[in-house]
Amino acid sequence: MNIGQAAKHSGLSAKMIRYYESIGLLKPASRSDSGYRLYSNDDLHTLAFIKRSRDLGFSLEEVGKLLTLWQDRQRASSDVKALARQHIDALNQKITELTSLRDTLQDLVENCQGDHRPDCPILKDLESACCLNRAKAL
Amino acid sequence: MNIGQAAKHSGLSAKMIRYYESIGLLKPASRSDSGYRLYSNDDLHTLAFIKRSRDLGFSLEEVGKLLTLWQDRQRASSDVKALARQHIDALNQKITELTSLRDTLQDLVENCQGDHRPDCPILKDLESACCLNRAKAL
DNA sequence: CTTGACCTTCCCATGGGGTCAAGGTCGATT
DNA sequence: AATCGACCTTGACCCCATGGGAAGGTCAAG
Repeated sequence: MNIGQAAKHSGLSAKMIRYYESIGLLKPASRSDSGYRLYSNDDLHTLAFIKRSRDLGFSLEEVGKLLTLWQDRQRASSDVKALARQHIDALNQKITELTSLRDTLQDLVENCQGDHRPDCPILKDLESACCLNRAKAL
Repeated sequence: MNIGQAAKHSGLSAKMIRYYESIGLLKPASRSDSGYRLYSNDDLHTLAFIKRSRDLGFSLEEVGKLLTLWQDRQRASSDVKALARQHIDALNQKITELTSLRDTLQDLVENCQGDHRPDCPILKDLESACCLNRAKAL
């Protein structure tokens, strides 16, 4: 199976598959006589694993670790759990930050009349460097 | 005032100030005889505006629009409000996505024993391309 | 034989910065 | 006057993860 088919089946782009190979996330694919990359069903399985991990928000570095754990029959599930927990923590932090930003903006929007008069509390807030106690999130 | 001082007062880095100038977000600063950038109190005000907008999560492109609106005395506050609303929507979408990912991972972690036996539902889930109905978030 | 779909490698771009290098300028001390 | 350290200048390259596109090779169908 050529890279285009592998891409379709895995949900990754051909570009990404080549990139993953180039950074060592994937072992170099076998090649046809003419130099085309060839993918087996096992390879497809690995590609799907990567796709799924990426969809769950793991970085490529984390995906690499997960792949190693996946391929290691002696892996301790606690390792995987730790990696997942770490990722959950990062997600939670991001969620907290974004929520705080949203709430601040929401406050500002609610105090903005939104008509055609130029008096706008949103700009007023952005303008006032003195009142940074509203949104310390970042 | 030189760029270092301006950076300290605004909370931006000198590097970022130069970058903002290079992409046209800021008007070119005036220069001393020796070529150093010079910043007035008005400039500081603008830098603080940018810092605050970035802290609220606006992209540089959005910051540019906000700056224009800020400097336009005839601006309609509805324009600003629309921009803020749009940003709130984007934040909400991101929050929803991240929350969904976190919940999926949380489920997986809760079903993982985390001991030293290699049987791990997290890897099982990542492995199974057939069961993509768990986390469709991305 | 030609067409068009596919493949290859290579380079460039994104955003929002960080880091480092080579050199110019400044104020203060020796 | 010389020197030192702190500051400034531009420029280049790094990160992540990916998209876009150029220039050229390969393949199967018409």
